Amino acid sequence: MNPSLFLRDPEQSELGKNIIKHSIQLIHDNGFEAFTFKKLAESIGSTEAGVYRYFENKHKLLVYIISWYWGWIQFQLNYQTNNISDPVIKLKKVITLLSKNVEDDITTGHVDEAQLHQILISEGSKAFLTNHVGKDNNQQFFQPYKDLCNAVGEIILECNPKYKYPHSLSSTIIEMAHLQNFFMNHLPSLTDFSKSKDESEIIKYLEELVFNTIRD
Amino acid sequence: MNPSLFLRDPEQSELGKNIIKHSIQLIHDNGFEAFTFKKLAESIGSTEAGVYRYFENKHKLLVYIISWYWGWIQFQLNYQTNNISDPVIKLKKVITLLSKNVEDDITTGHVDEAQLHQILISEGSKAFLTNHVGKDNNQQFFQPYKDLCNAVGEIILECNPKYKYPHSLSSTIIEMAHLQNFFMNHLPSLTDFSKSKDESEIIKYLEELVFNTIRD
DNA sequence: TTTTAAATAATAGTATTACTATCTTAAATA
DNA sequence: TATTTAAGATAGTAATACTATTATTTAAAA
Repeated sequence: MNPSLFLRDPEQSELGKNIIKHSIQLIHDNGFEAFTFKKLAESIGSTEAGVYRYFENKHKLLVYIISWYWGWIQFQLNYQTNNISDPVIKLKKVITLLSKNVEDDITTGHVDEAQLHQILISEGSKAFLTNHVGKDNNQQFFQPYKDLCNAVGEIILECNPKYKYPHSLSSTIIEMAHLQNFFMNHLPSLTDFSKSKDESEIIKYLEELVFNTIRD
Repeated sequence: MNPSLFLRDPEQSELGKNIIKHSIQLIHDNGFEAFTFKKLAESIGSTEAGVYRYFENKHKLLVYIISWYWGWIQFQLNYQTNNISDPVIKLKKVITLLSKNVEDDITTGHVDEAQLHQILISEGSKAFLTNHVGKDNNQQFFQPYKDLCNAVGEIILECNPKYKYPHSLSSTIIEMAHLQNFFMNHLPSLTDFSKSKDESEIIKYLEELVFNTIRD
């Protein structure tokens, strides 16, 4: 994790882990706009000043948990594709990994990945859609996202080395896996999945989109 | 315009038009987070209470100007495609209309469409990425966006009546036209257009994506 | 074991934000 | 001319996003 995201490493103390755990819970339940350090402190049983010792502001906390999520996805990606040689199967795995609703990974005690996935769908783009995106980017706040995008771009090039837009297609897959999920559940007429409300429909849509565009 | 978006119709008075004009300017210059009714009132030379007589809160004002934009785009779309019979050319026009940076339309005195287009790129998704998206949708706040999505979906079906995901592809085009533009300018490694920083590259990318996926 | 340093809790305070309320004046309308 | 309506001026409140200070606990170093 990028140390400029925090003042004190939340992984290194109980209070820190509680901050992460309850942040995820509260942002998941009420959205990022309604989330405040005061409510967070109350939920933990600590104080506002206590939270500020770990994170400068709530935006950096959001970027932190989002970076954590992309790091975890990157790990899942490496793990699930590491023994696969066929890049087409690899790319299908990627699409599924990004689109499917996640189950909580019990090996990470203080992080609920299922809730994190929901946060990414609803709040993920707020991490970079700010006036200070340039400064944040200079401080490498989005490195895990960019690494993932590069990794997926590599797989796309393995499928078709001549394809001209591997990074754009990669960011399209990542963003659309989330946005079509959001639309399906909240603005269904912007999708074709309103009846089933099933992520496997999103996977089919994205697979068709991706493999038709990268074939020769 | 949906009258539940405002308390008093801003089109019907000088103050109202000034609210719209200066909102667009301020949101464009400083982003939606930094935008407050107090700053807006100061910029107009009116008072905070004066602005509140037109809009309940800044979120509804954002949804208002975004709806205005989609209405204007819909008009441009109808105007530009009305005498074209070939749906493929129509769809190309749509992709260009959505992707190309807009010039100010002087016929609309108090609205700077070029700035509005930039606002859509950076702030557009914040209109619906909220906890109250369901309530807002029940009040038809997103109707102009949904109408546009439907219209584009119709053109997609004209190109290929058997294509299974016209609405999802339509929302993908609309969102990606904006997001790839944002990435190109602020997080270039998420795209393949970082060198040219030219929207016509985005158009080529989207055309390839769209026409490869809808062909039989 | 004692000293010392670091982390946390408790409390207070500030500027700004997002409103609501009221009162007066100016202008349009009946 | 009387009356409604919009706008301006001013005040006030609860919540937010912080900063600062002090006291207390905990843990590491001497």
